[in-house]
Amino acid sequence: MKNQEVADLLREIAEYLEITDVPFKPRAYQRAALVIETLAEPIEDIWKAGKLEDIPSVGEGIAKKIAEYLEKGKSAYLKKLKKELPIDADALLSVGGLGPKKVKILYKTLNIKNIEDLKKAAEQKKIRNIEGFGEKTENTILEGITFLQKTENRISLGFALPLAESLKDQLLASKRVHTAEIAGSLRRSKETIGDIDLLAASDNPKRAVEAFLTIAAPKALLGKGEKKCSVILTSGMQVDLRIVKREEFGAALQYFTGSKSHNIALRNKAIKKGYKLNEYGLFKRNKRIAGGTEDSIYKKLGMAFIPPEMRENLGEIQLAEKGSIPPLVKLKDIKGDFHTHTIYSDGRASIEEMIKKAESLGYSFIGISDHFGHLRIANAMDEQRIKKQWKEINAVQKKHPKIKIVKGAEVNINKDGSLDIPPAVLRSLDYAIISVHTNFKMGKQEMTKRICDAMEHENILVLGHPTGGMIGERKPYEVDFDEVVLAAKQHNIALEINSQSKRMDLASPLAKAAIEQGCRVSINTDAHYPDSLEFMRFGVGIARRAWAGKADIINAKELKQKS
DNA sequence: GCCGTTTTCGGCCCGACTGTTTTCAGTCG
Ligand SMILES: Nc1nc2c(ncn2[C@H]2C[C@H](O)[C@@H](COP(=O)(O)OP(=O)(O)OP(=O)(O)O)O2)c(=O)[nH]1
Ligand SMILES: [Mg+2]
Ligand SMILES: [Mg+2]
Ligand SMILES: [Zn+2]
Repeated sequence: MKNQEVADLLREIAEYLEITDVPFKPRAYQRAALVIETLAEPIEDIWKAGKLEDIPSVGEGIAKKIAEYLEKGKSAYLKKLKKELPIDADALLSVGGLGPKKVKILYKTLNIKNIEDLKKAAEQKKIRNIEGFGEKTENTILEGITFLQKTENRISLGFALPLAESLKDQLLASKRVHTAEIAGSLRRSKETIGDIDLLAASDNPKRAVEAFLTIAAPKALLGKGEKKCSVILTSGMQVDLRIVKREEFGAALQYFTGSKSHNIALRNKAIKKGYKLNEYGLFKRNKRIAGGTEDSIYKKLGMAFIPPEMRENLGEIQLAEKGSIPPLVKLKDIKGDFHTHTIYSDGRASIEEMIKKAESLGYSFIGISDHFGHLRIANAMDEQRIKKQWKEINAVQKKHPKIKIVKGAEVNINKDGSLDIPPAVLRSLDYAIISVHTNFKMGKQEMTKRICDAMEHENILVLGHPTGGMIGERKPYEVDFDEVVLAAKQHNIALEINSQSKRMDLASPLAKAAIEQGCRVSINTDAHYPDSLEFMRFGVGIARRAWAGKADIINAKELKQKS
């Protein structure tokens, strides 16, 4: 899958165009890049099918560049741009405070081509003498260089959300704000998060900002005013706080939730209707006609309310205009969890501790799916141990009759597509989760065959963490996802949305594609501790981003009697 | 360079904060 590579190419082209003051084209390239990096289908396949121009925001010009890149592995157009402007645009632009205009001036006046040149010039105090620059700009640049490495680090929703909730709670507890909400990609439940965006309503923004700075105790202050404040925490995480009046809260929440492309599309709809939309409200001439709530804005634009998770400009605005936003699955719909571990393999809690937690969540069933087989690193069970586990499950079941405990196992898919479990044991389970834990580095075809062959076995309920990626640690393995979806459908196997913070696998683009193909999904936590069962909300967020309804999710319904 | 239930040409979201400016351009959300 070369989608990210192609998106990076288009972004780089956009950067050079922007620095050379070409109007509008940069945004066209950026829009195309954004769409392509969240596409479920491999761009190579779309190209081979001759369908590049079917991708929204890709037209003749960009399609040609993509085709050339996929064919030859390089782009003559980018090469030409780089020849005309021989600088490391990507690196220079990644310095905070440096944009295309400044980068151009630095190159024209001091021949600054890369970070090294930039650092040297700043240290020699040459930058402050350029017209339009000054001492402060020079210092900002030096500071920007020291913060460089941390910038592109996106972290998992599972790690960022608790942090954001804690900040929000402290802000509310300070009594310096009336209301506070988490906004941005966190509110949209995006699986990876660039920064924490907080919105607050207050009549005294100055005091609210002071309270925020006390709570955040940041290591760097990026900006501070009456309406917003941006900081970097000691952890390196950026936090943006936006403050508005109470009557503006809905409009501000709409703005700050994004996504950016959803906002732009919505604002264009407003323009077409003769209105203006910004973070303070929806305006007709200079009169505010909506803004107290998000709902009021969508309504006045002739749309149904759009759930935050859907706001990615992927057609949700058209659906909202038709009033056909689908009902999305909710956390409350979840009846149980099929993927959990106990001390019988690499979990850290007893069966009963996990069951008690599941009961407290109101579940009607819980599947215990400890590792089975030869997976040493996960302390996988052998036949003797799983039989002992079944006895214990039976005993715990008697003590906890209100929740149904199902006997599962997580089984490794061997390199050759066989399963690391004897057929007799597989048959005697209530269900199996199969997943790849070894030999990630295989060819795409080989991996596809491996997984599809594995799905031929009986008694498989779920394909676990279907892409094998670990956020910030390991890229997904190469696999033909369309084939996996087809095989899953054929064998009535659900694809997993694994809610572990490091995994978030499937992520929403693939989950959405799978559901569109009619494939069913199982949202699981893969909990190794009782409290980890609460990770379910992250998985539900991803499912909502995939436009999943209750009917698409196998654990959003009561257990069927096993046939 | 892309796009279109008023358009195949003429638009392309809108505002806060900063630094360097005597009135605003640049960068960022
Ligand atoms: N209208 C408009 N809104 C924007 C723009 N940039 C950002 N926003 C809004 C929508 C974003 O979701 C929100 C927060 O900005 P962020 O840069 O933090 O983006 P977001 O949180 O969506 O993604 P992230 O995970 O932080 O990279 O602000 C823009 O250029 N125009
Ligand atoms: Mg954000
Ligand atoms: Mg932000
Ligand atoms: Zn597991």
